[in-house]
Amino acid sequence: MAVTLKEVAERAGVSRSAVSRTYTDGASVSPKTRKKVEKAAKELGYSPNALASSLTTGRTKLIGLISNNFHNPLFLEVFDLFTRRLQEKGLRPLLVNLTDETDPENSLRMLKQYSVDGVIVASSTLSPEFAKAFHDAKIPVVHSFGRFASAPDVHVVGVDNVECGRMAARTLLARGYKHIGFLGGPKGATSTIDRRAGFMEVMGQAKGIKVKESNAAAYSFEAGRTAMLKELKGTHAEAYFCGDDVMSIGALSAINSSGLSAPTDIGIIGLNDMEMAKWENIDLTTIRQPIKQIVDSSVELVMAALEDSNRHPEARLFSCQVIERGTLRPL
Amino acid sequence: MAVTLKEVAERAGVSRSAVSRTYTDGASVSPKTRKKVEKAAKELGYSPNALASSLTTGRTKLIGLISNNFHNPLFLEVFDLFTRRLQEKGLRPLLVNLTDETDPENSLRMLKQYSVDGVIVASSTLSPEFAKAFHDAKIPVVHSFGRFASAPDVHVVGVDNVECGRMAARTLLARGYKHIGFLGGPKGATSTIDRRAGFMEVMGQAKGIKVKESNAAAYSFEAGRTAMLKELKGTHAEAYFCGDDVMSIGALSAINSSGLSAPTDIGIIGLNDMEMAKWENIDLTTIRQPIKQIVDSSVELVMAALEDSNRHPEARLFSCQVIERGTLRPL
DNA sequence: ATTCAGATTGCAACCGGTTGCAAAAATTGT
DNA sequence: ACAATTTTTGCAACCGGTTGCAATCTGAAT
Repeated sequence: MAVTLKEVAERAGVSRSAVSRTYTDGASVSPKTRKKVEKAAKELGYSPNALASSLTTGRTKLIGLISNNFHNPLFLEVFDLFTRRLQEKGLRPLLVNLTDETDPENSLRMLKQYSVDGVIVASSTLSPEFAKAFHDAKIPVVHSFGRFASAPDVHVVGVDNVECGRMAARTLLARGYKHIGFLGGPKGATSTIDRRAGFMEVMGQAKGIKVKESNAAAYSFEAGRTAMLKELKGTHAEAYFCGDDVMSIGALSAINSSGLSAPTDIGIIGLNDMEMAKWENIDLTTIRQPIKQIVDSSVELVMAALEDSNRHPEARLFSCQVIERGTLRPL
Repeated sequence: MAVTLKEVAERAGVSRSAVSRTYTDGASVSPKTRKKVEKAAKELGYSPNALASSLTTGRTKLIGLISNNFHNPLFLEVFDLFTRRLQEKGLRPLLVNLTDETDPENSLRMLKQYSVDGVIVASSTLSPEFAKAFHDAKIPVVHSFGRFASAPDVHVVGVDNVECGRMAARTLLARGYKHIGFLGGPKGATSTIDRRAGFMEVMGQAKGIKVKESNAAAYSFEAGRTAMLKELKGTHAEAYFCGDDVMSIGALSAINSSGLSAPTDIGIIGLNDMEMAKWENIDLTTIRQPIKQIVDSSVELVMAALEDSNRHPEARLFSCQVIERGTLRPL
């Protein structure tokens, strides 16, 4: 169907190798033959078959981009950044949606079949074991938004969620709240566990503070709303650290529809600083995760791992920052 | 690096063909050899290289998924649906982000290099010519959310945007609004043009109605907000048909921050019915596009086009439906 | 035991490229 | 003009599979 190397070679009156070399940089071709080849290629509309060449070079430039966060608007930003960055680097994202797949086996098998050069797991809710499965299969892998460990099994790029928890706690304490709630994301997620740990650590050291905690079923609007509605049925705290921004927005919705409002009746601080957080009708105080840096660094790291597949697993952390908006009372 | 056919064949004590046939269905292999092969394969951890096989079969099962809508939350839903559906059908999405790429040439070349079996263009703002470039290159293509035409150049799946415009107009008229605004999406987009046409057609037939119109720069929150702020500076209409939901939310934000509210002071009707539209703190009256059906149908159509590449270009339309929520005054 | 159709198997060529190697051509120095 | 280098070129084997074909095997029927 498509034009092949051979046809171009014939038309240009050169050998197949000559054509091949024209399209591999670093190869030795005289300007004269290169011209001939390029002319013939243009006339025929030839473009080299990347997959065929991957057979011999062992590189497909395909990167598996795996995620299970297809209901969190933050991840649209994440996908945008990843796809652009990968494209800039000449890599192609093969997108894998893990939403209803718990077992790594399937994805592993399929990504092996497509001989991806590497894999980026973009999720804060997938277990570290998931990423490890790729590592064990000798596929370079980076877990973006994954859990920090000082000696990780796989490359990890993200933030120190424990520190984020502390930061949220300090922010709430500094504003004089005395009755404070931790409204976490799904219980099993490492991000939830770590944020809670940091949060409780700081709270434990504070005097005269009452702390309560609960969890939402997912990092989603609905889950955040449901969890907050439940809070509002009992005696609620004065302010909450919510699992993430989309949950926060759900919580805010619950607050408003109960006739209350933030920050007057209840304070909310989220996490992520997704685009929506700064929308005027949301105006969420939150902790910013530097997602662009995380993405760029992940891509850089996966590329480095391609070069040296024995590279020692590395954890890259970026610092977060409180973004003051309108859902906490002022200092 | 990876285990190959040959190694499995040697270990199982059979020919390479036998191994190959074990993994291609419809091929003739005795239960006995199949057993041997499967045993050897399991021991070695073999999985066939899909790309190598694509070389002879001419099918990669790779589908280019092209979009430029990485700032519209609706498209996270769209990507979710597409990736899942494609996976269910054994196809793999190669995601292409067109955000800062206007020229089809580059994407075309790269998708040719990866010999994708077909392409899905998911966008209502890309010009029909874009999709046509693939068609001209003999790559099966479906334009999802594209413009309806009775004799389209390429397969199109979507809604009748002209009818959506009419539907919005009728809805607003039925609620007794007399001064009505069309706050369209980007002027060049076919979706904007068509929705406007239908809208104006109905308005033109109504008596005693004052109509005004303007456009936002993009289907985005910011653009919607900015456009509405501008409206509010002059004499605004009583109700607006906004380009889409995310623009509507931007517009609502502008309305609120001007001390007004919907539907009391201004009515808003959006389009899409994305997940956020039903969030309690948004509660947007809108026109639902059946995106799941559009996605499923697109995948089905691209698969059909794979089978028969001479298939005549077809347009598939799905009907929309007004979803009553709280941003228009009641009937 | 023999025949014969149908199922199974291996050989070898091919898919569209890449690459080590040795021969051929171009360049350099004298 | 000639030898020594350096560059460019084509050959042929290979990457990891598939597939048409002819040979072999199987089992049922005679």
